[in-house]
Amino acid sequence: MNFSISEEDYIKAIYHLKGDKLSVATNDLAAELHTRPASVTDMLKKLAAKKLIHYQPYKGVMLNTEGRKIALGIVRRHRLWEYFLAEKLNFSWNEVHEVAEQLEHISSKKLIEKLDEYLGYPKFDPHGDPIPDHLGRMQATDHLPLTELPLDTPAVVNGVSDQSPEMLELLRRRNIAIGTVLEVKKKFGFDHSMEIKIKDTPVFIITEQLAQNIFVQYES
Amino acid sequence: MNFSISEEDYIKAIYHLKGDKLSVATNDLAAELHTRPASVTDMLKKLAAKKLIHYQPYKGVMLNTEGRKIALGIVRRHRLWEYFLAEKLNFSWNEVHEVAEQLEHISSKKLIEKLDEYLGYPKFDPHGDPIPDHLGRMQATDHLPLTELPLDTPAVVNGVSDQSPEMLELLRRRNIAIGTVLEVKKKFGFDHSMEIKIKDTPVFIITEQLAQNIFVQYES
DNA sequence: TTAATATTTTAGACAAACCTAAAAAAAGTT
DNA sequence: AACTTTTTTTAGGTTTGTCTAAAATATTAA
Repeated sequence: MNFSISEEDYIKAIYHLKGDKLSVATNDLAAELHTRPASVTDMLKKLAAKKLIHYQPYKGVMLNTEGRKIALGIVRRHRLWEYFLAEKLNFSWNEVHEVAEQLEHISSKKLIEKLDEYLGYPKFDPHGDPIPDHLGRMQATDHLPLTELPLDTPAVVNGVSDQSPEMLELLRRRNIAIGTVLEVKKKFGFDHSMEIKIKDTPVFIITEQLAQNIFVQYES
Repeated sequence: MNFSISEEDYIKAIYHLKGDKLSVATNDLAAELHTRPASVTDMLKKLAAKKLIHYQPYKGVMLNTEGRKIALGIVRRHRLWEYFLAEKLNFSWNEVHEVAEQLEHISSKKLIEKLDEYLGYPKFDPHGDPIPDHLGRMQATDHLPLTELPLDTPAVVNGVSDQSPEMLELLRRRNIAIGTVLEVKKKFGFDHSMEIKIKDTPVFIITEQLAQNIFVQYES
């Protein structure tokens, strides 16, 4: 089976919005895809007819096994291309997402397998997100939000949840990237902002909002 | 200006079918694009409205300066991707075309410039066709059809005009590739087939039809 | 130069993916 | 529980790119 770009965009959006919720709301999909709720309903009916989702009117939507398989394929293509763009073409990590959005829709199986081989079967993309292998399996990651890291405990940045150019720009300015080792020196109760220390550089302050979107793991 | 995949396919087809003819016929476009003449007429009106072609009803179509610029951009993307697939991902030259048909529609200017740089600014794709540079300029090639090569004169294969998998398969079987040195030993008047000799291998026969689609240059 | 044939265009439809406005259902509030 | 607000769906349109069938134009042949 082959899917249109729109169908793939919906499947991917359902996959991403699902998280650990029970199901995804029509309105949330509309917001994510910059479209209208009525359009989402139309497409959900189509995807249900193709047996890729479990959909009951007014009750939200979730992927079924087949849909999840498709979603993982799209995610795999997206993240492999991101890796290619960053690693081979020297795109900076805040530029890769947009181009990968287009490349991910190219469906040649052979292309993706050859690309994967060429890249050396990478396990993570430039944002720290795991890349599904050709069977849809991916490395488990323990993503601790920076907000929950105890004080004075060195940890390694291993992911960011939001990939908007604005946020990635902000991280770049603070010299925070995947692999950066940092620790939290102080938390301010008033606005929940926190003081961050990166080795050999002066401390600086980040907002709670930013901290929530940075994931770390303890140094091993 | 940004163009749809369909629009780009039409522009590319007009570019390729034009050759040294005065204009391109509606029927020929329909055949090339696997669509119907009526659909072609519709699209020609649209492209004319966008000022990319010169089109007069019943009189055929040609690209104007702007259209030719767009076409060269598409050809550039196509051939760069072909080069990438063959050179980096180890696709064989008869597999690259189909995938490049999809990749060529990804429009990021930055992607193509970075790719070009990464590949080392190649001048020819795996089929021997010249790759336009970022200004649309390409290396002049003297493409002598094999049918016009004099007897017993060594020459280098520098291109093929038809890129159907069938033909490329045939060439592969005959060990003919870009760069192969060969000479014509004999021409048979009856069916215009010809006897070909590649150094250190036995002579073999090829049809006139195949010979017309193989281009060579004299050894330098 | 008229008739036959081939090519091209027009007219009217259709599917995919979107839209707005209104109706229906669910959730939240008093 | 009844009312209000929010969410979601339905109904009916629009645009893009396609189609078939019929009409118009151009080309070829007698």
